[in-house]
Amino acid sequence: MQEPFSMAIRTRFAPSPTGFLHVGGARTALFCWLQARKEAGTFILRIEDTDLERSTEASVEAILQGMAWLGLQEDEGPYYQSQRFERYTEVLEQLRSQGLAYPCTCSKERLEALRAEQMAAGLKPRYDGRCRDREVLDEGVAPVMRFRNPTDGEVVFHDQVRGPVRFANEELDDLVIARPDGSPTYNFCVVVDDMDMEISLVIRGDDHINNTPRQINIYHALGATPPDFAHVPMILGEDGARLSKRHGAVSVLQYRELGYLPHALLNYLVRLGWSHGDQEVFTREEMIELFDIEAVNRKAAAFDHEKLKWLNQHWMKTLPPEEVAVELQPQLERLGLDPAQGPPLEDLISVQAERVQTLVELVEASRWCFEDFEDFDVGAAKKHLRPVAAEPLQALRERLQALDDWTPEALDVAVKAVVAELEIGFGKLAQPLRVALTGAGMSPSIDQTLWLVGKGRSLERMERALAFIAARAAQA
RNA sequence: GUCCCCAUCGUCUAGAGGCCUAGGACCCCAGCCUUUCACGCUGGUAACGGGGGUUCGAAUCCCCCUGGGGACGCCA
Repeated sequence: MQEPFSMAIRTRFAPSPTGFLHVGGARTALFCWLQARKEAGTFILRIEDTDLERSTEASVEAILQGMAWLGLQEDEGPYYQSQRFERYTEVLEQLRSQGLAYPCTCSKERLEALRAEQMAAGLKPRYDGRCRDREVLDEGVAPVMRFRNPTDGEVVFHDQVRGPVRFANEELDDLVIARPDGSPTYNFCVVVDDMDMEISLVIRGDDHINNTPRQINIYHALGATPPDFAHVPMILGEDGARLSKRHGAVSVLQYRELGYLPHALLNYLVRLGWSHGDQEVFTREEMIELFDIEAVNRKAAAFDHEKLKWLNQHWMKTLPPEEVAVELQPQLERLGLDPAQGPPLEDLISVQAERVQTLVELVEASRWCFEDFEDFDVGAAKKHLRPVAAEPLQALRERLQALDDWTPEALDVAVKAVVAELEIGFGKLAQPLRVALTGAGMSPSIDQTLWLVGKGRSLERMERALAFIAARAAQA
């Protein structure tokens, strides 16, 4: 429990670099970050790479990149457990000298057999403590170190999302805290680190809830006060099953590639398991102000891409275009278009954002702004590039040629003037023009389309469409 | 198998005994707007898993069942 005079909170996000940063981890990181920001505390990033076998440099990079992309900036770190082995060894010695840890030479085979036996007998598999008080250990076997867990009583703690939690020590066993080569294991390192780094609130996935009583016992053995805990529920796949590689994009960086805005993902994630009345849309500032870890649900939530898309569109429309452009530019390049060959990205975003849900869709719906199209869409050309369209197109082309003020407003006036002059319906000019400019029958409003294509290119493309109509007429 | 947790529309959620003929959002459907595509607007379909209690009264409290999830590593 927090003392009234205690210092500002310190939270940490502690991923293990055995893969990329997935959405579940990202949400945990977000919650840690938000709670720290909200209480003017400190957010710490720690890489849990004690398992040297499975940790990779590439994963560390991916996690750091993911965090950076989301804008979850740490105040301290990143710390690496692999660089703290000396400290763990020191604490290990301390425990051992106090008799709170002991060496164990039980073979993996024996342990496996024991487990199988217990399961068969309808019991919960636990270490039976054979080496706990043994004077003489087996020869020639490098021992692991086990923590001497209390055998009776119970561990009680108040979880900020789960409420009161209690575990009987009888359910626990003497866990391994160091491998035969002396390298420490997770449950031990976490405690030493959280203690040394003075973490005051541990926010993590609820798959760790069962580790908590063991860790609390280690805190006590070390004479330290455990931090507060908050175990947040997991995120499920769209089918309600546990999220895995099978459910499509799981890495945060894959969402970037799919064309999502980091803020849209954050907004989506913050609403998973947490809410503030009926509010769906949150700015960064609102999240910080309104978020409260104690208001988080206890129920696992399924990930819904449709809602993410809706939020993504919302933020593409809402965020300052310059900000969206930062994400759009690399997408254009990645998809083979040269940003220099098209309109200013801010202009493009301002007209296209409401027509697409991702940046990838935005790029695909805007190719005509950056490069000439090969052929007219057959259906659209057949329907709209007919002889009857020649006169309006020609009339507009002449008018536009003389137009210097190439703005949506002026273009709209020009188009309407031609329509009025020829006494035709707006669509009689707009649709053929649309096909002429983009090659297809779908695009933003016609004035905006002209605007984005630009004067030189618009005149060229109208000329091309006129030639197409003429050729077609000659053929008939 | 053992221990722990969870349970409101398809999905995310509001709801902390009467304000609930259960609200919002995404999705879906219909209409309006309209030069295409969209946006927007209006309306609609759709839920308290089941059974027992407690209470004048339960989505809200208790129990059982069912269903889902997690944990049980010399992984984190």
